[in-house]
Amino acid sequence: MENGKLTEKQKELLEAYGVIQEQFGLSPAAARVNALLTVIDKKELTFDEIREILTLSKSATSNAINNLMTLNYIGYRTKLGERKRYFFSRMDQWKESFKKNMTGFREYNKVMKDILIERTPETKEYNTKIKELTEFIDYYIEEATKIIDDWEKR
Amino acid sequence: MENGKLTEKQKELLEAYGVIQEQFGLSPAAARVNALLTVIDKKELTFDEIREILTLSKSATSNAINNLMTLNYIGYRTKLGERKRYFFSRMDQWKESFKKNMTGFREYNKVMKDILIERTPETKEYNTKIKELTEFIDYYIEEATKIIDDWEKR
DNA sequence: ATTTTAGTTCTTTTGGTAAAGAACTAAAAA
DNA sequence: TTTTTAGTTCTTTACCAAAAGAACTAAAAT
Repeated sequence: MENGKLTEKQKELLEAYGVIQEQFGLSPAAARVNALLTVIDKKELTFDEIREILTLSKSATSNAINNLMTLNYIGYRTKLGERKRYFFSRMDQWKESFKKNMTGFREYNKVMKDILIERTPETKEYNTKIKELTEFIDYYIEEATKIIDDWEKR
Repeated sequence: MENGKLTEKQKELLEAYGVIQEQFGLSPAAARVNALLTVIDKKELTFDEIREILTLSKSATSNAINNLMTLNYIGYRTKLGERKRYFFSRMDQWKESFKKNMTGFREYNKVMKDILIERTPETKEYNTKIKELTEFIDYYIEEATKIIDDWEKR
């Protein structure tokens, strides 16, 4: 499969992975670009190859690529004497994703704790549940961070 | 604060928590309803109280409530001789949220593994990275599940 | 029996985002 | 110097989801 075409199976995987990426908040175009770069049997693709395979407009391609670049989901390399950029999916950014996830939890918990502070002491049972939740999240953040660290220095 | 009105601080927390909930995929209205039920100093609120405090239309209120009910984010109780329902935020559904999160990871990994199977063996370095990622996710699912179990039977 | 309550369901409107298309730009090639 | 390449940026269009509003419904109260 050294040409640019995709097999049926690859197309299927491209769509499946694309949908998953959309659920992670990417636009359809960005999701497909990242999926394409993950699925295709090439080290990297140019702007126009991406454009053609996905039949996207130049602007959609450009914006999708730039989004993915800012998120660090993709990168590019250049070739001496060529102006084109060769894009590839960064498979090593998932550490950051997991850490960002933890940040999300932290923010969630900050608000939860503030809510608890403001609540009337009268709704005791309910407050206890909130307290328990914040404690669990603190615990989860700590333990999850540990397991990630353990994996990294394994 | 036994009346229905919110303090400034509560309004602030309502908005802040609402935004977080939106990021978790809820519509603005549903996010605010759940935030309101979390922030307010009452055990529960009726349809019309929610409606009035959030100045939502009946349909928006109805749909938001029903969404939150299906997701099990809120519940309601009834009072003898009354037709109204009294809604409250379920603070005990987070276990399910975490488990759903794991399901998401599992699905992600399923696709990733399929992609790896389909890939040409030529891009060895890249394939190794994918493999590592899937292994990490399997590991993370397992360890995170343990974390949750440990907390539950603590 | 009819009116009110407590919503639900249907239809329309609004608002926002993604993608297309076209115009533009800067560097390199011819 | 003009043309081509490799995109970017701006404007317009298309679509979709959320909310509003209005019509409807079923139970309860009067």
